Amino acid sequence: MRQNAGMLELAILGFLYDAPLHGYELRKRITALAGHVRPVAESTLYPAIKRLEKAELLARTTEPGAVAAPRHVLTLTEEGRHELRRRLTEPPQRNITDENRWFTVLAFLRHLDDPTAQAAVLQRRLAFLEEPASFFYDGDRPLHAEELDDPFRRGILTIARATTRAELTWLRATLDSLDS
Amino acid sequence: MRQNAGMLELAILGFLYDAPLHGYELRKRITALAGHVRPVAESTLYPAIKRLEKAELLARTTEPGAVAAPRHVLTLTEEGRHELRRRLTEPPQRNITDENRWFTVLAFLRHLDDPTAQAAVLQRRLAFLEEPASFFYDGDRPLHAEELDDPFRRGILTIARATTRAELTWLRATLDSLDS
DNA sequence: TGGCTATACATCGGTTGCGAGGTATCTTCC
DNA sequence: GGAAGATACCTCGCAACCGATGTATAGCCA
Repeated sequence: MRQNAGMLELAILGFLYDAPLHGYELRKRITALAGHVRPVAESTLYPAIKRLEKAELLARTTEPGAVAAPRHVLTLTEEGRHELRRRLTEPPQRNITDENRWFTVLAFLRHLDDPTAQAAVLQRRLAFLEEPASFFYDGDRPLHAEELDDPFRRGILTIARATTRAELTWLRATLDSLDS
Repeated sequence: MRQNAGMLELAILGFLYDAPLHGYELRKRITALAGHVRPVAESTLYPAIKRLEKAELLARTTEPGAVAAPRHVLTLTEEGRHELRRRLTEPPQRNITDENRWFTVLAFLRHLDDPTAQAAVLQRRLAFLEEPASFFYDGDRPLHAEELDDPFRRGILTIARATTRAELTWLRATLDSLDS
């Protein structure tokens, strides 16, 4: 199984974990989840479904369409359910560091029923956020917003810092409550 | 010219706008800018450089390496300089809505010397952020963090809201100061 | 009747992205 | 002298992504 699978596959597996859906409905859910930030083209979704079907992570049954054309109802196989849990338990580093991907992980993390496993994933994000990092450097020294003349670059740092702060607060609180 | 060019090309054009650089140095700068979130593989960078060279947006001259192998110093052509300004003036919607891409736009927005053009780009981001949007819906109604049982999904909304708030504050302040 | 919108799925061709691997030079340290 | 690590560039093959386009059904409105 590829290590660096896209977040689209993760979202498909995640939504189908709850209930079987047909592709069109799946697309609406994915669009609601991430569409305003990063839309999903149909020409990306349907091939992704085919990939997962070919890998036997999901199965397809045809039903007469409720409104129009016939639907292909997609159901996760036992292997597919296991694969989602695996991808959530051991996300590739990119799914930890890239906020878009990380949000997709978070959206389905509840499907891991072991709070320890959930906490381990949050810990990886925590470790990433606690690493000192900037977007701009003077040699090796990370620059602070106040040191920049460029108002736009200052904006990047200001926004990133607010995000990091809010997320650290939430992460620590959530880790605490998972602990108990 | 493609409308939906990647942010990698934008970063290359942006860094070279300031000064000619060789590929290896370019890679370090891009890694500093976005690498902790989304690393750049060399196998992505070098082909991207070739694409831009082929499109005559940059030119290459070979210099003996300062430390090791010979360097290919990359310089933007006049067309390349124009193309960067064009991409910054009229970014595709995806570069407005996707935070990773948006940050790349912001990182080089100072290269537009017309404050009105800069403000127009910020306005598009402002309009996007002011649209009511959630990640989760009950029918058409966007759900608030407090309405969710899932602590992880609640986290998504909490973090996103903090980011949006910080960015709105910064956007409005910056638009004000561009106005004067 | 004709046009619009929504439902529902799909392919084609082209671009982008990336892991794995390769080549070569120079410095540093053991 | 030899290995390690940084500098510096590159290709191959595959996977992912996406815009354009196509096919069909059904409801609604003018």
